[in-house]
Amino acid sequence: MRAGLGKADRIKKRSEIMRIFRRGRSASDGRLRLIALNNSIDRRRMAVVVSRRHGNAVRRNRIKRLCREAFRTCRGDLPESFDYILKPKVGSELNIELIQESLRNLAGRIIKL
RNA sequence: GUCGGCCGGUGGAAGGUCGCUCCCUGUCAUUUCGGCGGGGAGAGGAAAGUCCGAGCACCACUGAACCACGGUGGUGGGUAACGCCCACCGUCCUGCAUAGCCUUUGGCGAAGCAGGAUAGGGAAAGUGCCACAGAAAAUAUACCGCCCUCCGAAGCCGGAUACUGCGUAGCCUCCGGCAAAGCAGUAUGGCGAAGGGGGGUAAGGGUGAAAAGGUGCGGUAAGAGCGCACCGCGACGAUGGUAACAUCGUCGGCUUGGUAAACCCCACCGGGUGCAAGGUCAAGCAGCGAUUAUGACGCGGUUCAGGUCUUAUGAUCGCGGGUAGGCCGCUUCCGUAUGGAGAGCUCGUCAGCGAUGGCGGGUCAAGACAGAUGGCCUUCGCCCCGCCUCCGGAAAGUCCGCCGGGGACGGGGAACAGAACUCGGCUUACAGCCGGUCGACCGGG
RNA sequence: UGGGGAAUAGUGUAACGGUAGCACGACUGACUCUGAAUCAGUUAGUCAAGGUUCAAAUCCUUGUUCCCCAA
Repeated sequence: MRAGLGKADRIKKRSEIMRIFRRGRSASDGRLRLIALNNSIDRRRMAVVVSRRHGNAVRRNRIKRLCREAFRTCRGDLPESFDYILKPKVGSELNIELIQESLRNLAGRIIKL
């Protein structure tokens, strides 16, 4: 499964995101906080939340792109039928490999709960 | 050549692969959404700040004007418009620098030249403020000072008179007395330091950011635009210029300091809110109406059936407003189309000092909505560092080394910053490179 | 995204354009055997840059940071 990350794979509605924040389970490490919730469709959907404290618009866009790319490339390793929200922490070093590693670890911890 | 200021330009390029958003299109499925393919397009000079000006939308008022509030402010032009831009004018600053002046290794410096800054209407319409210091901070005043005049203790002066004292020539009656001269004092008189009264003056004094036109000569009791010359100011006139304004001449003697980014006055401009504007479709809940079913109260003498009115509940249908949510606005517009329109972009040309405009050709160019334009890699170009090497120069017996230029290898770096309704500006941020201009320093001819 | 407001010692707040105060705090000293309280003294500030003005915390312009409103 090497397909892309289209509109159907992203969480678009505000109400859905608020539901995930309220009901979802979360886990975090030094650089990332992951919130996940079971959904009823056979997809792994995702969203990225980047606060203003990360910097100006260029820096925030850069973080979102890195997170999306990391999610796209390691999506097969994550549990199916879940919605994920990625929330990077302020001031942490980010690149693709680090985000992928954090994603795998945090998803495993969430599933064990 | 180096460094710095200002202005303008540029804001890496090509490719591979995996992805993202939109448009067109083929096919599959299909009420839609969509899956798999093909083609095309996809961030900036500031997209930023949201400081101005517009378009567009809704609301309010429906003429104009006035009032209130806010904004702008030299002149002319450009523009759809502007608080923007261009040119010019005035003022100020810096540098150079001539005439000239001075206390002459030097300093000051009118005119002039070059560069830069400029929110720059009105201060004789009115009000306010100008701390401290200072006599006085704005209808001038009069502290010190200068001058005139009056009084004036001490003192000085001169001569006349009067008186008193001393006093000598001389006279007598020579103990003694008288006494012209002369001397001294007092009174009347004059001058008059200190001080006081009245007046003139604003040259000088210290203070302050700022001191009542400036400098010089004359003038005067002392002074003063009191008079004169030059400069400054104001009024009038002439000339040049579209105008701001400039130059010249005549007159006024000159009374009016600064502050309007203090209130204010004058002229001009402005209705308000903003795409989360606004429009449209519309679940659910609530409401209303119709039909129908059931129940209850009442009605026509009683009972039953039926009818009717009111009411409750359920079902179905419909209605308007409209929440969640979707769509449009929204990617240049109109039109089926040839095409037309557009403050659109771009190239050329013409007009203009320039901003800009005319004409002609080409072109239509991102459109997301938890928010696309990205990840990894390769090559080239740019900059810096290290090392190796080549050429030239100075020097030298030679090498190392020094200066300038070129090449190869390795390592590192590349700013500020991301469209969100759309335009025109302004402001702010910005590595490196290129060009222009100005200044300082160094080197060569 | 659009609109509105604020910034003064470490903290909370005052101040006509004319010497930046007040309270709490911190520090030092005195008092005490020691501490607290009290007394005396010290410290430290106008968000940044530029302009207007003789003079700016105050007026004007630009920027920075923070807060509030509208979903």
